[in-house]
Amino acid sequence: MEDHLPIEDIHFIEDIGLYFEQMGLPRMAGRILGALLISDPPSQSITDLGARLHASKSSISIMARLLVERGLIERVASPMPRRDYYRFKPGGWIIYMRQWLGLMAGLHQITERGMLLMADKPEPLKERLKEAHDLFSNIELEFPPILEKIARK
Amino acid sequence: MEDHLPIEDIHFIEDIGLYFEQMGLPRMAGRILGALLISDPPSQSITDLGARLHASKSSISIMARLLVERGLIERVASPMPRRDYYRFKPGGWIIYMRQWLGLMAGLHQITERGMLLMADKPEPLKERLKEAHDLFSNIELEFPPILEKIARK
DNA sequence: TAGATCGTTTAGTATTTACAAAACGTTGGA
DNA sequence: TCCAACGTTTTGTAAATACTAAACGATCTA
Repeated sequence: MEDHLPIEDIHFIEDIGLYFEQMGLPRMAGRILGALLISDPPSQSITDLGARLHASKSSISIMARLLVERGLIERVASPMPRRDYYRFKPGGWIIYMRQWLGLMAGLHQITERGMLLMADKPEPLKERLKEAHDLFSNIELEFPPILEKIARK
Repeated sequence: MEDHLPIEDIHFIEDIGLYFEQMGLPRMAGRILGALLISDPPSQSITDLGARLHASKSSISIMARLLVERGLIERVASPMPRRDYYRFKPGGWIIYMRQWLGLMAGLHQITERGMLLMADKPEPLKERLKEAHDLFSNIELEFPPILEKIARK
């Protein structure tokens, strides 16, 4: 219904959209998240979000699904019949960060395979991979506990 | 010159390419980095890389520049005249990680602005932003020192 | 000085991607 | 039993992107 937001809200939403774009994700997904971070009430339907963001229901539907997969938003029981409400998911950023740390772990494994390829090469040639391997092994070892510590605060 | 690499090398290179793609970067940039992680000798010219990866010189040239900007590779003095040699940059991954942590810091600032927007709203509505703000503040505080500690190893 | 060999830049192309419009299926209410 | 209101899915399109090919400029060599 409401189709004109305060200009500051629009900027905030768009900034998160741009941020998502920098991260390699669709801007619209970021906009949805931005809207759900400052919405009143916190839970919004697909149609609501479409009106707020001046976007089609289809892209809202698809991008909302993506955000659910990433753990950043969730569906909540609907007060109104036949409406799906989405809201920011408490702890969602933690989940998102965990996923990202998982990506790092993947790099650790790839470099390990690389080291096998270089097994019979002279030592100096192996150092590049060893550097990467050691770094990501340590990241895999040290970062997740820190994240969990922060999460418990 | 050499235009057929061992199949395992190709897989390794392609895996890093795919990894880069997941991170939202061009696959070819990842392939170049992959090649420079297992190349013998470590330093390779644009033309060399083009032949190795069966890619055009233009894309190698452009993607190499991107990797230099990201701090992952560097130009080195050329043994041959009129040739630019690139190699994996020692400590490059650290630089890359630092850049990524900087992105997180950006999110911290955006959520701070969001909190200002919600200043006069009831407390429960502000919690979403506060959660994000606190998390990324803590990440900004705790992660970089850990990274530097790992880097010194 | 001419030619060959680099890397860069520009222009062009093909693929992917984000997004919208429309069609569809479902469910609640009159 | 229709109709209206939703969300989803499908289809289409415009824009962004990755990559190539060709033109260009520079520099070493013969």
